[in-house]
Amino acid sequence: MLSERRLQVLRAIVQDYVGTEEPVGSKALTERHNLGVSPATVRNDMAALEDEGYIAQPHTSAGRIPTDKGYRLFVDKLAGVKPMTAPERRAIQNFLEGAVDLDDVVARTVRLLAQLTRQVAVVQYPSLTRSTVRHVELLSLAPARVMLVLITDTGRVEQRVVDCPAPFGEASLADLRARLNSRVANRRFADVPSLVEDLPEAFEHEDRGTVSTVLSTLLETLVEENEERLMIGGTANLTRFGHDFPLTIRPVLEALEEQVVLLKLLGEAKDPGVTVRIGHENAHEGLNSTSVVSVGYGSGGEAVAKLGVVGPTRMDYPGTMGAVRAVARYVGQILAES
Amino acid sequence: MLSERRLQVLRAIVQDYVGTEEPVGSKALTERHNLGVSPATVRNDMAALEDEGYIAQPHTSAGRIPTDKGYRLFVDKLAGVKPMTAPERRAIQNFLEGAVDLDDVVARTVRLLAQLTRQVAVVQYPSLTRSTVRHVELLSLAPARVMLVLITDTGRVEQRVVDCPAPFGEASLADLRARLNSRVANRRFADVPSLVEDLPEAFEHEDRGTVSTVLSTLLETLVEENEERLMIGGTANLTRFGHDFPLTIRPVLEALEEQVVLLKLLGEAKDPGVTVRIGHENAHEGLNSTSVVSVGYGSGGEAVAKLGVVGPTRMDYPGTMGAVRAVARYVGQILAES
DNA sequence: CCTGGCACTCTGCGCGTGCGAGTGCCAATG
DNA sequence: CATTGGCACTCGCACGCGCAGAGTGCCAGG
Repeated sequence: MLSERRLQVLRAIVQDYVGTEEPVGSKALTERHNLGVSPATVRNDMAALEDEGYIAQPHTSAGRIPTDKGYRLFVDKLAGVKPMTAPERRAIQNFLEGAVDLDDVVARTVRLLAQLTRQVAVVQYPSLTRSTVRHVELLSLAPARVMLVLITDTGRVEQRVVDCPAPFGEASLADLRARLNSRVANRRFADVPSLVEDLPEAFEHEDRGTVSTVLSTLLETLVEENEERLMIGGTANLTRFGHDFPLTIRPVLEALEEQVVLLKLLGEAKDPGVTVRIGHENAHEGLNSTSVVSVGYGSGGEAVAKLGVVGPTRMDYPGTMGAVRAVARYVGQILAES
Repeated sequence: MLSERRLQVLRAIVQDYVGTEEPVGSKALTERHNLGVSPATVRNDMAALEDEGYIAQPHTSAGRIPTDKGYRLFVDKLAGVKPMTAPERRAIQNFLEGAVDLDDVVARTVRLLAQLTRQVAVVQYPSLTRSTVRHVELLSLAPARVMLVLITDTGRVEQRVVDCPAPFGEASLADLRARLNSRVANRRFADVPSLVEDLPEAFEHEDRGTVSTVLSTLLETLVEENEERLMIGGTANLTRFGHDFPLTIRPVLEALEEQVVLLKLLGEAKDPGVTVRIGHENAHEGLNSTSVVSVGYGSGGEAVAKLGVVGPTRMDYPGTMGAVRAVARYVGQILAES
């Protein structure tokens, strides 16, 4: 186990490096933080920390920089989450409250996160799976063509056009609409399949095929998790930390465009609180030199989607975690209200 | 007026520079293109072209590179639009046909454009203004709360929650829904205001306030052009031409995040065909070293939105213009079908 | 009007050098 | 035994230099 002072040294190294973006040496450390010991002592501690793999030197005889393992220790033991100040919280709330619809909420959230953290923000649209159905609407586009519109409690709207095997009258359509809504309104998606299972039986034989088709389209829409979309913003911030690693910005941009990758990334974080994945802890190769700070958010107590930021491993973890947590909290509130 | 040969020299310079990304000298020119004259002659022509402002040298005694004015001349007079090959066209069509809804169409279009041109793709969602109404749906969320869902012929769905001044019964709601649809279905947005003007008069006095509120929300939704959204993709391609100008990638990313800027940019192009804006022709400063190739697309004959790409001024104009035009054409087809 | 020749001007690159920051080790000290 | 001051050592980096190469402008001759 590392001594208390060595942990302090590690903390100091992380903080300084995050601030200056330059390898930090023993002398500078003792000057900036009053550790009460001489540079030589710090050097010994640094050697020990390096042996343990918490820090490394870019080249022989240069300052030290934290390794992924070092950041991990820092995040887990040495740093808390820095809460937002009251004015900041008010600003967040004000900014989000101006949103007119779900798209706008997500867009504003992205902008906000990117601005607060000065990093790349990623916000997942509220997922369908844990939501409840607010309403199902059926519209007749043509005799054998129906548009299915699904409205969820998070304000999301999904629509599909269904080609029916046989013409379907207005009366039948109204009947189906009524029956469908009385069964599934305010029900959780997960419960819907069993609730509509026997619906076709209530209809005339000639309409059963169409009813089944509509129902299966509905179920498809419900489970279509890969349809989960997300919005990203603040990519210009990549250039801020890119000047050190101009090479790495490319794969990061590529990874960010692969929505599948990002969704998996966010999905992996099961922790109920703020999750931090540092450097090589990210499965995707392009993100090996970045850290991802994410957290779930939701309209009620339950998380229905994730949001977070992607930045250099050298980031202000306490501040970023605080911002992410605060934004998630307020977005949840906004969603609950609407 | 420039002689025929000088134009050829300019064309050769543009083509070589686009290919090699390096300033091109007189000797290399005569070797790669058989102009039938000696380097010295070409030098004289180059001097003339430089006097006219079509080309410039980065530093004294280096090769020449085209200026914005040079590219302009190239695009206007020297180069045509390079049509896509048949296999390419098939690939485009196949790729777009798999789309399930409007979001998917736009997302696929962005991906496609970015891949084809290896540049940043921008696709504007079909605008509401020129569309027609397919259906208006009203749902009662609470006694004094109505959700308004607007479905357009381009497959776009807009929804708004309306807080009513007074409780509104199911019967009145159904009445309003029916009257509204019979008046506005398949009508152009522009015509809607006058069509619904006198609708409140058909209702009981107590409901008129609510009807008016719903209608004004509908009209708001219709004209809300600033709500126009767009999707971008292929930003990773910025790094390809960024290594020359690592400084310029930042403002470009910033400009791309400002949706307002991009919308204005696309909106400015009034030409019915493919529009090219080169370098400083772009009003936005961050895009001064980029060119924007854009074109309108639409489900019918009319353009309802724009799409295009943003790339370095040093780009393959004929190829890019061909790709943009082809994609726009096929997207239009897909939209018309759905 | 075209062409070959010539002197000139840059940029980029490889190389050697000096400087400075930072390290590791060691012996001395409380 | 942890801490400290001292000291030699190691690199990376910025700087200056010279050189080659590519490209130009200009001029005189066809």
